[in-house]
Amino acid sequence: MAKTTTTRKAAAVRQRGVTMTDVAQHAGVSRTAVSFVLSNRENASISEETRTRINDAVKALGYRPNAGARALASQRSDWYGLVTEIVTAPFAVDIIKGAQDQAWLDHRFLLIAPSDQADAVGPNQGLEDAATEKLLEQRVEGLLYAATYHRGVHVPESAHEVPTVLINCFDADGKLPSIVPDERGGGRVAVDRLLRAGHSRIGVINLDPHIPAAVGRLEGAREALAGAGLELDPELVVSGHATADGGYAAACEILDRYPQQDRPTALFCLNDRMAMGAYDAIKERGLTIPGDIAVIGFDNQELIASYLRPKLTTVALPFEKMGALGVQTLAALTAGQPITADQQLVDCPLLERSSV
Amino acid sequence: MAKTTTTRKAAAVRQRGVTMTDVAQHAGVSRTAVSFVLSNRENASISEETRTRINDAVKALGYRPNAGARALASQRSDWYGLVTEIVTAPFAVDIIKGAQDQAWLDHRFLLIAPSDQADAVGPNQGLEDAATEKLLEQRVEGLLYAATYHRGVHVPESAHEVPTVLINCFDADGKLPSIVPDERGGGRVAVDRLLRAGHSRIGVINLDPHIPAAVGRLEGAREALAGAGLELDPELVVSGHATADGGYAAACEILDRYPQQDRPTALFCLNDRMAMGAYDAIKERGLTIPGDIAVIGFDNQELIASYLRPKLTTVALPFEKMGALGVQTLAALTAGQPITADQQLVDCPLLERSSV
DNA sequence: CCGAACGAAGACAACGTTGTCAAGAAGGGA
DNA sequence: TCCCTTCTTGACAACGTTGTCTTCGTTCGG
Repeated sequence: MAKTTTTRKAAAVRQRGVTMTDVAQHAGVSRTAVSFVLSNRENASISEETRTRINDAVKALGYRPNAGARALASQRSDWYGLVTEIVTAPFAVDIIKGAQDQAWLDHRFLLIAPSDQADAVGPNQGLEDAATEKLLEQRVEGLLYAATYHRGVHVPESAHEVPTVLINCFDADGKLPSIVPDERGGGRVAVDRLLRAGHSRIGVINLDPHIPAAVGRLEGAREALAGAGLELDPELVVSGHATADGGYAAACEILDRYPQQDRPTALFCLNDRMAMGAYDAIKERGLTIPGDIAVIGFDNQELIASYLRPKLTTVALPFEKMGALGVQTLAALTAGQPITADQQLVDCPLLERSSV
Repeated sequence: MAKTTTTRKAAAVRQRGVTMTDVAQHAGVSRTAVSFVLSNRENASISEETRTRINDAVKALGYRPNAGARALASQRSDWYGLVTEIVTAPFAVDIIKGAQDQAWLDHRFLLIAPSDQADAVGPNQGLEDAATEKLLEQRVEGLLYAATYHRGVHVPESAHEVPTVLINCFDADGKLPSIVPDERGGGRVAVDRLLRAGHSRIGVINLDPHIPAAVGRLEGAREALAGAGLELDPELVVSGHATADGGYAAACEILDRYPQQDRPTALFCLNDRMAMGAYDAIKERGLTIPGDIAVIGFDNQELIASYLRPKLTTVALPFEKMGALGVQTLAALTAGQPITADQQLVDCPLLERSSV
């Protein structure tokens, strides 16, 4: 044993690594005791004195438990893997923030691995597979997949080996639990707001009509109108590119199509970038916001919404919350709890600013 | 040995873990051979046949090396730690992207840990310390610190235990290598562009004059003007809040102060958000961009710069490049190479759009 | 004064690798 | 036939923990 100790010490000198054995020695107790104290085990009985002696030794030596060794021995890593294209296309960064914060609270580490912006069925999943594989090599206890925009995705085969949760996207094969924004609720809230402000003739600047966001938000708009006994006039729905230019073009089309008295008094833009374009179209025509035309957006892209003049009233995508909820759901899964729902919807809250 | 094998197998059944021993058995070779092949060691001589047999077995069994065990045994984790407030305040996300991509290329993992937005000397470093500590527990081989905006920072004591590189910030104590944007070069490039377009009376909308970005960019502007035999008129430099409102106010002040013939024909806004406000001030006065007044920004905030109408010509902050360079520098350091420079400057390129 | 009950020590096997080494088997050339 | 490569093996000690068990002093209540 004396020999072992010497070897260890030599290693410590070489590598600057303080081990539990060192702590035990310094405190004059057994390794077992140290392990018990450090991992705070319940069934063990350790006197207060020994406990403080050990803690002092830990501080004195600057001991830092080796997470890898702990993982190896205890067969649990406390690591989750997050594979996401968000790093590549940083639109929904707040998902990462939410997940990261929640993981931190739960004393877990998030290993973030990049994936390319894959389309739903695309063959371009090289990076995604590789990322998943790498994460599994690290023995993560669960996986999260996060997308920049709400859509169906295909997840690599190997993801099924551990608990997996999808964030801001859903499993095209319908096998994995997912967290997505409540687009319909968001659309309802937006149009409700306009109705409350007295508008009844509302133009809609639509996204690509096939994506889940467009479908949901439009459906919500319809519901809100129905609640007020109104119907959505298909003529007032114009689709365009999801950019400022697209919004500008669409807004021009709606605004120029009718004589003043028939012109919609409010525009529901299905995203903030398009709202940005709509602003320009409105201002160009000498109209004021919200005096002549009220505008409401969607997405709450801070840089746009709160820097536009007047500041844009919009519906927020609950990225941060979805990230946090994803981690929570994953934690529940890894703890062996059954899934509560296949698809959890998260509220899209209205952010009142000055454009309505 | 037979006994050991049995135990292992039982464990494998329980835990679904395929180990090197399993692979060796399946391929009918020794563990040693498998280890040699998988870690691609040089001094070993393995016949082509054995090699393929082993690789086949790996695939057949779906063997995945256990990264933690490897790290433990080989004393290297292939992990770098990145502690950053960017996750919290996602302005400079591209630093993460650059670092992430580079790390991926180098077959290394980036552990990202959050820190709060700490001021230069603030006492608010609780999270930062904790993050650093956690990362060191994971036995990262080096640390990166990244800030959202260019400034001096204090790094936790324990960061000095491993190679450390600062990105978009610098060590207030001057001990650690750092990667920062070449603000002066950026300022020069911006004003040069305006000079080339024939402007000689240039207004400057300044940031808080004390931060490194303002100092550098202004210095660069001065150099460019000097190159054309001009001087920077201190009267034309107006400082404001680093927001659209601040930019609006500052632009109003400059535009309204002079009669038309003395009015500056170009504005150099030290960031894009202020340029956004300046746009409004200019348009409000019935002036056109770039016809009456040219505008150039700084930061290249995509959402603003490329969605403003006309699109904003601006100078880009090389976030992605800085991130990549940070990882490269760290790789050099961990490989034992000496540091080439205390502070590496990265070019800020001009992005031509339509506002000049 | 005896037997619990408690606090602690010590031993040992795992966890899945890496790394080193001595030694054996097969094959080739002289 | 013998030696010398070229492959390949088996053994063993690390790496730093966790986890389980047995053992052994103390101390305390009865």
